Parts: sequence; structure tokens; C-alpha cells
Amino acid sequence: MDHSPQPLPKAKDTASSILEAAHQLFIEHGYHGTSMRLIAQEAGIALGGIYNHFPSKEALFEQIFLETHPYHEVLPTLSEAQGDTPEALVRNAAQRMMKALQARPNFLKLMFVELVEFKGSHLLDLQSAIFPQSAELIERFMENSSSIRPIPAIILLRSFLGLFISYYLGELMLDPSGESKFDQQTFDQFIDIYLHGILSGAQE
Amino acid sequence: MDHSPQPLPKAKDTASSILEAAHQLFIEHGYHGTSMRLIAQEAGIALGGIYNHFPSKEALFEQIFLETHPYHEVLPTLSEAQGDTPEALVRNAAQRMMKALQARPNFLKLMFVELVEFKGSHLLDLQSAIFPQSAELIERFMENSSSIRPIPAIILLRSFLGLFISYYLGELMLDPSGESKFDQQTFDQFIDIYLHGILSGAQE
DNA sequence: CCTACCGATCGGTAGG
DNA sequence: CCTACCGATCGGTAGG
Repeated sequence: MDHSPQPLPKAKDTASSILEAAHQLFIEHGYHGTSMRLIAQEAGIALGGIYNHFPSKEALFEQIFLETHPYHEVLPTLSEAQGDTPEALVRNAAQRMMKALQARPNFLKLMFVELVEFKGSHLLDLQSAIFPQSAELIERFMENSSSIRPIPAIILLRSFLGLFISYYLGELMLDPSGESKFDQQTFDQFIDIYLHGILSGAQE
Repeated sequence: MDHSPQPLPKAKDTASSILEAAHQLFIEHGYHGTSMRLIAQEAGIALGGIYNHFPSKEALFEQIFLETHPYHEVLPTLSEAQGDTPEALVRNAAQRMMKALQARPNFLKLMFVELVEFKGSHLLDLQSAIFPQSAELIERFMENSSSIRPIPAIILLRSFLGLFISYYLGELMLDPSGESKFDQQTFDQFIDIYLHGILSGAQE
């Protein structure tokens, strides 16, 4: 048998196991509803072991929240969106976006925990990272788009992002287990309303 | 001095004080982040006193969640919405809706707590109360509305409700303190996109 | 409605 | 990385 120069590659190291366990538990039970003992148990180590890797429970949450925020994939993916018309561009962007978001199911629940249990105190770190890129994104979108109705860029962006939040929150309220499959047709209808809403009627 | 046949009308009785204190604290810190001792303190009684009025902490949350759900005002208020054209009707409905929602600021945070910390287990009680009325509402809206594009009623409703959630969540993320004033202009632009999105272009 | 208490559990740490 | 522990706090209750 051949053996690697390193110890047999364990699927994950301890720190990753802790992060993964905590991530899932924070989504399921919130921050104060999740104990460090349960995180340790799910990660397969003793309570004290967590503190060899993370200084506190809040540090654990903060790292998970910041690392799994979808903007890491969403912004690059939107930058690569393509389309000859604004409509094609929006549809392509929406499709890429949905794909990126599905890689982080239930992230919105982490955002809820952040907003309620931390009053959004970790959000400031994100805004400086997100704002410039998204401003650039919108600018690029609008300069190619004479057929877009005169709507402020920030409103275009918020409405666009709102589509995903509305869709996801609607699904969550109809089936709180959160395990409902993605309904492409319903989501397409959300996009249709948005597209029809921002395009001038000329081309239709 | 005249004295009523009942004890001088205290502003609120004990049960109301407890509900009000718990309501505010659940919004601020979530469910597991709020202790019964703190609720008692804010309500001005001792811990044990709560249990003369409510059997458990969860019963407290459930009652607050169900009683302050905005559907109590939103459905009747939407039923009374008026307008000669679909556009006027939607604008009138949106305005009434916003007014009703502002009477329950931060209810969305209670919904987040419900979704995360209770996995939506109290939502089922609501759906049976909400669904028939809103179905009727949509039906009435659509039969008068030949100028509405062919969009399923459920999508019309979800998109409409999504406007408020998107607007509110956007404000919450830009200013997590949650005390930002209502920005009528921004919200009107959300409505404009929606309206333009659901109306056939004929009349514009 | 309060006082005093219950067992259980919390986040975190010392020491090895 | 575990064992054993810290003081603090939790939801809830008995008794008056």
C-alpha cells in the first residue's frame, strides 16, 4: 500500500469540523439556542478542545457569518454575467445568482440570527467589502442599458436582491422545514415581473 | 374626586405589562437570548409572578407572535382598498399596508425568531386563518383587472408582499438599529417597479 | 404576587 | 485535546 508523506488525509481537520458543526447548529437553533457543548459533541471532540481553535463562541459565529456570506461568490459571478440585451443580462445574472445562493442554503437564517441576536453588529465589516464592487457592477449595467427606465441604481440593486429574498422567504414560510426544492417556474415569474418593471415598454 | 366603580384604571394590567416587556425583549435579543427574569424585571414584578399569567416562556412567545402578526390589520385593510384602475388600487393598497405595518415595527424580527428558533412551528396556526381571506382578496383584485398581465394570483400576492419585506430588510441591513425613519420615496420606487411589472403596457 | 429554592445547563478555564 | 471544575444563570415551582 502506498502511504502519503502526510498523515492519511482526514476529510476535515478539527477546526473545520468545529466550524461545520457550529454552522449547522446556528442555522437550526440560533446563537443562544446553540451550546458550545453541543457544538463540541457534533464536532467529535470535548468542550475544552474548541478553545484550542477559537477564543469564544461569538468569534465562532462571526467567522462563520463572514466566511459563508454569499457575496464572496455573488459579486464575482454577477461580474461575469453576459447578455446582448438588458433582459438577457438580467436573466443571466439571476440564474448565476440563484446558483451561487443554492451553494449556501439557509444562509438567510444566519442573517436573521445576525440581525436579531447580534443587532447586525457584524454587518459593518461587510459593507465596505461589498459596496464598491456592487456600485461598479450597477454602473456597468446601466451604461449599456438605454432601454432601462429611469430608476436610481441603488433601487435597481435593492429590488433585484429583494427578488431572491422574497422568493426564499416565501418558500420558507410555506414550508418552514427549509428543505423544499427550488421551484424554477415560480422564481422565473418573480424575475419576469421585475424585468417588465424596469424595462421601458418599447421593445415589447 | 370621582372614583370609578372599579379600581383606578391602571394604564395596563399585569398580564399586559408582561406581554409588552416580553415582546420588546424578544425583538431585541431573540427567544433564547431573553430570560424570564429579565422579562419579569421589565414588567415590574418578580419572576414567579409571570407564572400566574402564563404557563411557560414558549406560551408567552406564541401568544405575542400570533397576536401581533400584522395579518390582523393587513387583511381587513386590504379589503377596503379602493381605486378606479388597478394601478390606483395597488397604490392605495400599498399605502394602507405600509400604514398597518408601521403599527408593528420590527414584527419581521419576531418572524425571524419564529423561523430560526422555533423552525416555524407556530406558523401553521396562521396559515388556515390567512389563506382563505387572501385568496378571496386576490380573486376580487383580478376580476376587475383586465389590464393585468397574465400572472398567477399567488405570484402576484407573493411579489406584492415581497416588496414590503425587501424594502424593510434592506433598510434593516443598511441601518441595523432598526430605527431608521420610513423613506417614502424609496418605497414608492419599489412600488413603481412592481406596478410597471404587472401591468400590460397598454395604458402608459 | 413574592421569596426562596430546585436541578440543569451555560460559557469558559486550569492543569495536565 | 481531555478531565474536571468555576461562578453564573437558566426555566420553573413550592409554599405562603
